[in-house]
Amino acid sequence: MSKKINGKSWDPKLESQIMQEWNNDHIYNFTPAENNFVIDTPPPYPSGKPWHIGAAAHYAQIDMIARTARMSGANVYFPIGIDRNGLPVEIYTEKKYHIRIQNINREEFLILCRKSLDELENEILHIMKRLGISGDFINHYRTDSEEYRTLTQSTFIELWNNDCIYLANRPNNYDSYTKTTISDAEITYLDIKTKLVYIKFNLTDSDRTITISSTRPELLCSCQIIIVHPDDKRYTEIVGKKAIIPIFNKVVEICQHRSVKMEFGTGAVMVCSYGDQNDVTLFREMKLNEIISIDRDGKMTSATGKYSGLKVENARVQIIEDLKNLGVVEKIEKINHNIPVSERSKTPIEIIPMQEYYLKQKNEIKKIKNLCSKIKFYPQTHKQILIDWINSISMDWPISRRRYYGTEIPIWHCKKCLEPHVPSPGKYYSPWKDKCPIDECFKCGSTEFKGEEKILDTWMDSSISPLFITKFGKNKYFFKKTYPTSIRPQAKDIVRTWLYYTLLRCNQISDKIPWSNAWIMGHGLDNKGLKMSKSLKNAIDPLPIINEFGADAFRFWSASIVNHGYDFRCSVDKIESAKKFLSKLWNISKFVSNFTITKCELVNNTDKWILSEINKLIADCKEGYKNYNFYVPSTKIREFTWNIFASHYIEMVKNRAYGNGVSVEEQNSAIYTLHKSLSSILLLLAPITPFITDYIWKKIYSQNSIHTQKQVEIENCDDMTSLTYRIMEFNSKIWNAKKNNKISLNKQIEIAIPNELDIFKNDLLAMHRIKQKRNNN
RNA sequence: GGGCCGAUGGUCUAGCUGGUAUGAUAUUGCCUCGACACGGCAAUGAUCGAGAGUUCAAAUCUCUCUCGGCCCA
Repeated sequence: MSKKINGKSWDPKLESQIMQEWNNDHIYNFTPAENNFVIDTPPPYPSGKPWHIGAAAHYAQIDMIARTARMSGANVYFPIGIDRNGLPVEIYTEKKYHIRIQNINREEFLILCRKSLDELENEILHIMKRLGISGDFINHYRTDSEEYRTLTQSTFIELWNNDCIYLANRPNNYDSYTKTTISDAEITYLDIKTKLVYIKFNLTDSDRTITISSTRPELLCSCQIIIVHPDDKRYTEIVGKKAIIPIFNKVVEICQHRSVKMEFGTGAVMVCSYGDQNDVTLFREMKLNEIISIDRDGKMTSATGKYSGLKVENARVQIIEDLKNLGVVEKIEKINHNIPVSERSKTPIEIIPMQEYYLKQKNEIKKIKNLCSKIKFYPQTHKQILIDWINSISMDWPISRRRYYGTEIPIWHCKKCLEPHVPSPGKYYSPWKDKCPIDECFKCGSTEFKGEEKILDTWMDSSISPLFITKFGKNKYFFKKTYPTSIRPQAKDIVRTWLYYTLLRCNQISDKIPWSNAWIMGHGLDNKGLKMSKSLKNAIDPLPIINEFGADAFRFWSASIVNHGYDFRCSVDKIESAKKFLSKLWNISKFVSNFTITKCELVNNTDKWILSEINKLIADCKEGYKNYNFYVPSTKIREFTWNIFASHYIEMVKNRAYGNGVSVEEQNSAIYTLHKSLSSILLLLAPITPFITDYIWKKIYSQNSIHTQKQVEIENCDDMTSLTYRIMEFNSKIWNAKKNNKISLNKQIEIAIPNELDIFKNDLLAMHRIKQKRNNN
């Protein structure tokens, strides 16, 4: 008898050594064969430090999917990628190097972005490896690589040629100071003192008037409709009537809309193109014709007549004067108004239409809905997020951005007739600096071109990850074997973006769904229940925690903290308790490893009982693994291992395993069952805690890694699980009795064994040192 | 403004095809019993957000409301 497991508890320091063994043995390598299982791993976005603890937990669980599939006999392809395009890294880089995108050479800026990305990427990859992720780190991809961006451009060119992409003027947030469109993320709000002007409009067919209140009277000429709240009794009678706009003498209708705040001003609002985002929504919703009154320099357009060329502020002063002279200004109130301004220049945002590229999606909605019905969601309920989103799509997807760090739009415009030209696919193009590969304009014959300066929305890149990882357009055999992929694991909050766009794009290109399963995880919350984010500064760095408690403790915590699909709170206490369970498992293994494995007949009922409990555990875990819901196996295993196997079974068979006063057959039966139980627990736990299970497995059972094993299956045996509660109850009764009578646990006690537990009599007698009393029942 | 999700012992969670509740953690007490004090045994602690309804019976189904979170605009 020699101890195979030493040390008081599980030491996370062993993890790096185990990882080294996995690397040396290449146990996670992939070459396409049959029975492939392809994971469309989400490429994380390195936008700042630290990488969220929630994201780390997310990847830990994706790895559990890979390991579950591997142990079920699948040939697993688990690519690792990093998403590196887009706005967040530009903002990060500007802050880090104290530069502004307008004041720096485009080429230099791109180099600095790349440098920032490399540093952030290293941190993420380090954490992923440290977590024991069994993905392909050697061939890890980047969405800003020439290869990836070439694929993005090729798909753009194909879609452009198929008339799926077009150029159009649509309203955008615009900062007239820095002269750029900006995203909603770059808008802040300032409380500014402004004038709320009450303007009287005459009605066309009655003597009544309607008074609207507005902070933007200079947009009067762009007014296309007046709205009031449906519940507002003051206006019920005139809804549907027409009003005349002062100065411009144009007729507009009075309508009802729920977005009006009745208590603000007069409760009657003019809808103009465009005063704010609500105007944009209303114009789209009601299909109104836009009249643009402000240009890109922040001056009034010719549509405003006599105000043309004036700056917005001056036009406002002037028009108020004119309205006063007409006698239609009822009053002017000074109010504090929360207005959207550019985060950088603090200039009030104007919403003006600009030319952008759009990808058609409205005409595909029916088709996408149909595809959606072919995808199985885990959990099922989250499918609703996608369905709701698809139902709410009201416009095509604007895919161009006036930024630098992204895939360049492969278009050259003819300088003479402005006709756009796309090059042939398969090469990477930077039109803002490259010479146009097309000799002459096919429309007017001119030979002069201007390269497009805009870049593509990041989602244009990330939405083709299933095509990229399966080597679409590069390796026909590989693509055929691996596409469509098996599963898309991702977080809940990007169902509307990443999941939807991938479905749309991959289907446009491949005419197939990119995956048949979508696995949706909740996101990490702080201990107050708020989503972790950089702006709230509540993100926890996972690395110190992983280093302290170990990757397995972190992984077990992630699996057992909350049911799959729900948001989870991050607290160090819980990770610590996961670590305690691993120590329990360690000590159980240490005990079991005292005994040399035997193969023998099961001659004892206690052994038969625990094996039927093991069967139940296997069935429960299997159900959880089938749904990639790791909450189920992790909590079931912990519950069984700690509260049934260790507390009751081991205590019951200890004496027999040591061979105290029993036959060799009886002893061997116990030893066999201890090992059978432990090895089952290890196998069941392997996808969740790969380090400790592999370590113990190799110490006791095999030289081959546990991660090359097949998962355990249920074996035929009598179901004795109905006795479990009786056993636990009886043991508890004796522990209580000894305690109440102040008898030490290893002292004798006189007590009757209930009839139904008679089949376990010998083990129970030895366990509690029972001096048998006649059974009264 | 629209949508989705949640609300269960101090804290966190399970249960939600109906029969008064799972486990963890915290707190308290006792304990070296040949794996484990990162342990063992036990104790305390929830009328399951509020209200109404369906039912013999509701945390679980229906409706209304309140609060919180997330996504979109």
